[in-house]
Amino acid sequence: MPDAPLSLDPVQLGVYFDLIEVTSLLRHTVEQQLREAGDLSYVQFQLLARLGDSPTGSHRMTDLADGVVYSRSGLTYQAGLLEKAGLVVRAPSPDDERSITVTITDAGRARLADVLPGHIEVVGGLLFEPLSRENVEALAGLLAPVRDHMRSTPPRSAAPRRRAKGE
Amino acid sequence: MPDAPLSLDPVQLGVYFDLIEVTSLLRHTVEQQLREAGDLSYVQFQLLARLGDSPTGSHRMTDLADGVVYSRSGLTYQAGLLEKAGLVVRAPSPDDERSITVTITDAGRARLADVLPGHIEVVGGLLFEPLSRENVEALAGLLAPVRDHMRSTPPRSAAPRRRAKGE
DNA sequence: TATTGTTATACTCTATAACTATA
DNA sequence: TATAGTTATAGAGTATAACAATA
Repeated sequence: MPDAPLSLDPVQLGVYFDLIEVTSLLRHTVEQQLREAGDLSYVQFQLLARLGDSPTGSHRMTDLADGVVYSRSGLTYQAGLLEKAGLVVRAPSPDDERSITVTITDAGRARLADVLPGHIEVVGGLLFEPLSRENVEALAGLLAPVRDHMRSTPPRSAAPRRRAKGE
Repeated sequence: MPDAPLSLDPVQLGVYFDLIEVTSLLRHTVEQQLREAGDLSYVQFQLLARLGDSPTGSHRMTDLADGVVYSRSGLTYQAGLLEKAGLVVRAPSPDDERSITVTITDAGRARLADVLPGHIEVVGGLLFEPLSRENVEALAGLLAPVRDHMRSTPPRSAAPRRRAKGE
């Protein structure tokens, strides 16, 4: 049961540090670009992008929350901002009266279009410039299993202990 | 001059998305662990870890800021919190009277020791569990050039345009 | 004049808990 | 009873600009 390694070897440590450093820089740069080009936070961009990708341009609040935001109220807050800005619309779902369907507006798609070229430019120039096509494919092959593993791992790993009474 | 690609191919897009998803999940989980195990934010942990790694247990404020925090005032804020908690000490530098030397205390090292096992456990279980030794080495080889490239790339890539007048 | 660091301030974001309404 | 979403609220973090002090 090698579920909880007691240490990381130097190579693992290096990978972990590099991963954090690289994504921090990337994210920070991308956030600036999104803010300047379209007055969007990264989370807002992610939400818009998800809606824009959907065939219907819509998603339920709950579906949007998964993976983008970690609390319901956080999503309500962000959806409220997007709606106030006219980039999305919220309406009760037809089938389930409890649900809210969020739909991207034309203005939302336009904003996305405003922001995307610069976004691609930053990601391409910062992340992919030093990588060959083979490198990118290798990276894809390495990240996919990690991603799948994390998706299938409940957040329990965060708090393995301290779980005796009412929590 | 392939400096600003106009698009990302599907594999690149997948890598980018997976990278964001994986590190978001990892960071979120690690942040919970650090908060629960030692009442530390991730930034605070990074600062403590840097100081702990230093032979002298010290760094100048400016050196600490590089890579961990993106504004001077942010570092002052975090250093203030750490000092208030007794985990670091700030003192004027001997050589340069403008500089402040931050030093980790015994309590700081103890806090680090409190937190590290769980930290390693989370990172190992979440990031490295699905990766073989060869995988990790391959990943290291792919991330290193990206890291170096980002380090050597001034943040200019964030705002390529809009730079006519006084900004 | 440039650099180091602090302060004041304002703002964004996030999370918890209590609440409403529907399934 | 469980699920979907909102609200109120409080707290953590960040950044900008003005500032003081030293190089």
